[in-house]
Amino acid sequence: MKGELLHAERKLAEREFRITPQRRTILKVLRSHQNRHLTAEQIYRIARAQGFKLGLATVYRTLMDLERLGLVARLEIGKGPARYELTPTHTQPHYHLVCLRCGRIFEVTASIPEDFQKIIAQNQNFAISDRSIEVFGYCEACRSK
Amino acid sequence: MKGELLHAERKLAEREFRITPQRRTILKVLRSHQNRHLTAEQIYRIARAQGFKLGLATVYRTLMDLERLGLVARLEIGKGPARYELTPTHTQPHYHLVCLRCGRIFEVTASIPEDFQKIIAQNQNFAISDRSIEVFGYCEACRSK
DNA sequence: GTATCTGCAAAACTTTTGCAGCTCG
DNA sequence: CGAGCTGCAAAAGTTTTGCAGATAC
Repeated sequence: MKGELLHAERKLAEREFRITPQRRTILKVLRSHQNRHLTAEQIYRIARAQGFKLGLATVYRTLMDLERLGLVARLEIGKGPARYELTPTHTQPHYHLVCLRCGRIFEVTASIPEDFQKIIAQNQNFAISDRSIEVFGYCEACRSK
Repeated sequence: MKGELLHAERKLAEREFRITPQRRTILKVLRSHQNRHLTAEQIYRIARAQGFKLGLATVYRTLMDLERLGLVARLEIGKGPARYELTPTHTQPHYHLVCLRCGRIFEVTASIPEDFQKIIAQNQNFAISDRSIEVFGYCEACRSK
């Protein structure tokens, strides 16, 4: 097991969370699937497939903690279970293009236009977070049918 | 009961759906709460409180049908049950500002900037639907605490 | 040593489905 | 009349919780 503590681990330690093998494992799985938007169940399966022992409830509990710390974002996309992604360390907001047909999520990392931000900020005095923006529509594959 | 058939009812009839009292009721509740983003359960309770008889399963089934017809949009916001809104007849895409703290949804009806649309369209050859775009952040009330 | 964490199983919730009977057109 | 719709209750699927034992610090 690695000795070094990465960003997320440091943040956990700072807030008096314990660095357990289970939590390390979950972070590791998330790190090795940066663009996959995994469900809790998938994280659980991947971890077990790699020989780590942990329970599904622990995955849910850990994801909840990580979300509160701002290390993980929870995405509710269409039906079925929620999906989770590691929030990049030096993140700029990014877009999620969600296909209403196939449910796949495409990432666009482009900064958000100035005038767009103004509209939002002025209209309700609303502060955009560093989370993603979700745009719904139809992907190329689904449209060409 | 009204004799006239409104937009939604006409659309249902066109597609060989039957106009039943239950479906009328559900549409009526949605119409009288245009900006409220109701859950299936809430629709069910409101309808019953007004003296209409119907089952929760019917509400779910009807909402599913209405969604397929494009008359209703299903919103997954944070935890808990999904929420539904009537899609305006002559709609332009609108924004939903979702507060990550209190979960409230604020509407912004402003057209989507040109350059924004271009970024999306070009990047993945993705076609934005007439559904809303969801932006996450913190509302005024929650920030002033 | 002890407050925190974990696994398991049960509970809680939301949504879907099977089926017998009812109703719209 | 007949295809489609409804209500009920049961099932399915996802997430949370209680608790006894284990563990990080």
